[in-house]
Amino acid sequence: MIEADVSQLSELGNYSGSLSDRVYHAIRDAILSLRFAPGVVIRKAPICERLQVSRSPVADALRRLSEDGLVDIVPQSATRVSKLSLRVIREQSFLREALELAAVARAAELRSEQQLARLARNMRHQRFLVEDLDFAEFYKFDEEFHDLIFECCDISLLAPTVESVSLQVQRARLLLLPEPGRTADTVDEHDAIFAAIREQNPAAAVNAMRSHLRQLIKRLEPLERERPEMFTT
Amino acid sequence: MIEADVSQLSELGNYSGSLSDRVYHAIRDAILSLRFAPGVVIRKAPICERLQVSRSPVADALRRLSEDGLVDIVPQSATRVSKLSLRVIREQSFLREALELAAVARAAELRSEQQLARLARNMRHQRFLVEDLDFAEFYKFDEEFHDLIFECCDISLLAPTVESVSLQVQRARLLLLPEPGRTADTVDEHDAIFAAIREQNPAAAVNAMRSHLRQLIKRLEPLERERPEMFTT
DNA sequence: ACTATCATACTAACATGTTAGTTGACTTAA
DNA sequence: TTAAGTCAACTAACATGTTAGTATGATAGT
Repeated sequence: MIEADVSQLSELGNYSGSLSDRVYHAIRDAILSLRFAPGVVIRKAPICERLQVSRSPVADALRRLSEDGLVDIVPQSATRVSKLSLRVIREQSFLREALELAAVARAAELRSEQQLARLARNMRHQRFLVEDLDFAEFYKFDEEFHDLIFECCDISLLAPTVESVSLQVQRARLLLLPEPGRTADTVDEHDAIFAAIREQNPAAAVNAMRSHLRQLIKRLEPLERERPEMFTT
Repeated sequence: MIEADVSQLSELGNYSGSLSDRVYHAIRDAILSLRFAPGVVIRKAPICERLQVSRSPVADALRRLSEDGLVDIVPQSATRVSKLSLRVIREQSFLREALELAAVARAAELRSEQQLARLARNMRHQRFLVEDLDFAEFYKFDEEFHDLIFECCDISLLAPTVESVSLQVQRARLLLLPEPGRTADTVDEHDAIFAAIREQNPAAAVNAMRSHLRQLIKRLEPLERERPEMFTT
């Protein structure tokens, strides 16, 4: 029955939009970064005090997070940060893989020269940042790489959707980040995907993307044994 | 600036869960069934009066619907039922196709005899209902057919996800229902998919599923010209 | 007649008071 | 000692009052 440490919440000034939006993102970031540990109880009152807002935007934010599957609300009782579930992560990965494979196959067929140029520019940034060991910035370009592939096949509206359905995965990925050399490997995998798109070879693109995405679930499975307190039984 | 006709809302007694949940589903059903037409303005006050609830659960429900993409909220101003967008529908269909093709391929490989039996039973129901012209009931078994395929490859948690991401599609589908003979064709298409799963032939299953799903978008495109007032420009 | 400005009315967003359901501890009886 | 029953404290859910931002329409100035 451990309680979330509200001092881990960022100030609202770091976010934009309505009060509800800002509270939502502040709590969301705390959960996704594991500063709010899986399983801890979230109380509204301390959050209101910490962020200097009333209960309305906080209640609203928590309802939205419960739809994202990041918190579990027990009616009339309590709200807590949801635990990780290998089952959920596996299913979310299945969806993500299905979509990204279909996308990359089409991207390899349809990409324009301009889109290819943007991918090439993104790859240059990636290589640069990995040498610089700037992981936070690298993470942004990793996301952009996948978004650019969506743009190649005209499905950029799905980028936020696939993000919202991969939230559990995102949280789990953080536990794997410290692995040395992983980012360098990631760039190599992206490079293989990029090359296949450049050569307009859909089959190769699919294979490269598949082995890239399967790295995650492969690395994740040993984790349940290492950190059982974070997972549902 | 036409206003939604709140008398089209079902009584809350037809639903279960919290007050917010019930209000959410009542409005959602009205939108998905097109009783709330795309583009009309939704006012909170008449809804509160009609359903005999306060503004809180209504505001909550509308926020959730805006996340589903079924209503557009203009801050401090107005809320209206979102219009259909061929772009959104096309992208949602892309996601759905990617997922269902990956699922059916795996289902054809992995399905147990028991799962096959459940699919067979569902097919028998479908044929029966189509002869009876019971479209509402048929619709349920259509959905169950796809859900059963998800179960074959252990991704049943994704069923609600794919539903929530196909809401625009669902609304559009209603406009196509009156086409004569469509349900009979649907059963034939399902039968082809079922046969491929029975024979454990993934490639055939994928092809059958693809031509099944593409029926929708094919029939939808002429619709934008017929009913332009329902679509965004 | 046309445009710019301002007042008014209306809305969603936010704050806060109230209700009802759940939990867990304490008591009491077997 | 343990099991059941009761009660107090706490929670989310709901109701309602308040604030602030937006749109519309009237009016005044050109």
